[in-house]
Amino acid sequence: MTLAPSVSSAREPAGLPARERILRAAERLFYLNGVRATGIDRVVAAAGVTKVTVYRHFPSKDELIAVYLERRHETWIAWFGEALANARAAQPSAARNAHPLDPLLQVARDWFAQPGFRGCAFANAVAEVGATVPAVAAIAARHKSAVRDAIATLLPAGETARDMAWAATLALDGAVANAQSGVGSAEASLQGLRELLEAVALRARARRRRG
Amino acid sequence: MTLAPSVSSAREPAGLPARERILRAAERLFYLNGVRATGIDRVVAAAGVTKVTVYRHFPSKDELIAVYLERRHETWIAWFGEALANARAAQPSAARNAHPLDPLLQVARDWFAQPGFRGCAFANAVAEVGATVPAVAAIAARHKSAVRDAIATLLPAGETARDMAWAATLALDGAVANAQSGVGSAEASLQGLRELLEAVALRARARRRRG
DNA sequence: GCTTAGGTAGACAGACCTGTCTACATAAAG
DNA sequence: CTTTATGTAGACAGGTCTGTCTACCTAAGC
Repeated sequence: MTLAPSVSSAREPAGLPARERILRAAERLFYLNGVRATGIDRVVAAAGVTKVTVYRHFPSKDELIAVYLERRHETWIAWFGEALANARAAQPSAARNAHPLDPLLQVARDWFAQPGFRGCAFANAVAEVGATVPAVAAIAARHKSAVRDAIATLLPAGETARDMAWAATLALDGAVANAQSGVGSAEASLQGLRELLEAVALRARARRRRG
Repeated sequence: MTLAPSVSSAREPAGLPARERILRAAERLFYLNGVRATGIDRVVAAAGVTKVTVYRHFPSKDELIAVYLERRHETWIAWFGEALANARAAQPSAARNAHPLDPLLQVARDWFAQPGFRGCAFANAVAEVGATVPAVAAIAARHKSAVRDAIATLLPAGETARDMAWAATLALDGAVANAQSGVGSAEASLQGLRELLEAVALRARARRRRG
């Protein structure tokens, strides 16, 4: 079995407290190489601390994974919400073909283009550890729900807004998974996502017209 | 780190040749617990052979993983194509609300309900080993392309059929990922998938009408 | 000044990983 | 009958994994 490929062996700056360095190193390595594929020793090396220090701050690796996901959830959702708001603000509302979910497409494009993009951290964690770490499944569910809520802010409040936001969340998930596995597929994923989002938005408009 | 949870320690029947038993055991364990999380020793035990026998048939674990994915791809696509065809044949074509992608929704429902469902084997493998095993990414791409082709058989051949099938593929991926991670989410995933598929189908009909 | 928290270094236990080794058994094919 | 393929059993090497251990250091708070 091929092991430990692109380890990204950078070190966290020494000025920060140890716990923060550990978490930053874990965030980078866990996301890039997977929570299971990344050993504690690698986190130790990247954080520039010792193993004792890690285990003084976190009782187990599972706990470290849980805290990593918690932080990732908060920072990612904050970024996502802001990016959506910015994209919507920049959207020329009079533009032809403008639909309420278009900002989501732009944000997805930005996300996929980020260096070191490797898909959804939560979906990856679930795929890696499955149901063996209950905390992982729990936070993944919470995360997905928060994504839906963020997307819902793009939509006019109404009876079907929740369903539409949920559908858009699934569409995003599919595009993310595809962009992750992909051979030259970032653009293709975005194309498919656009098709889905436009279709959903059009259908919603038709529904509203019918009343 | 919690290890080896639901190992499903059944044994393959002794009547079959060793290579077949190995592959069947690998198929079950790799899918259920992940390709990385499953050690060769576990495959050995489940297949009822010895390690020497495994390594006489497969030069390395990576190779075994590749063959596993190859087989899974073939059997899964065969099942999928047939299930789609059956669902379409059973579809009362005069039914109200019938749209060409509806069989896909039914097949997804069946798939999610299968015992031991744990998402898309290829997406999971990519999430686990990432780019470290190039064969994994390659076959995952091939698989996704085959899924799109199978879905395209539901659609009237036309200019946009390929795009629609691709969009439906992404929608399915999203629903699968969600059903996998999910706390009581199989039904919610299907609901979202239905919303997406209906929207895509409606838009296609509108396009056709416009000519 | 003394205690306590947080840090360092590195060895260690016990487990699991992949892959190889020796040595023997069986059965079909030439 | 002999070769070759395929199987068995189990030890082994060398590595990685999580988590614990001893022993020492430093700086802030009381």
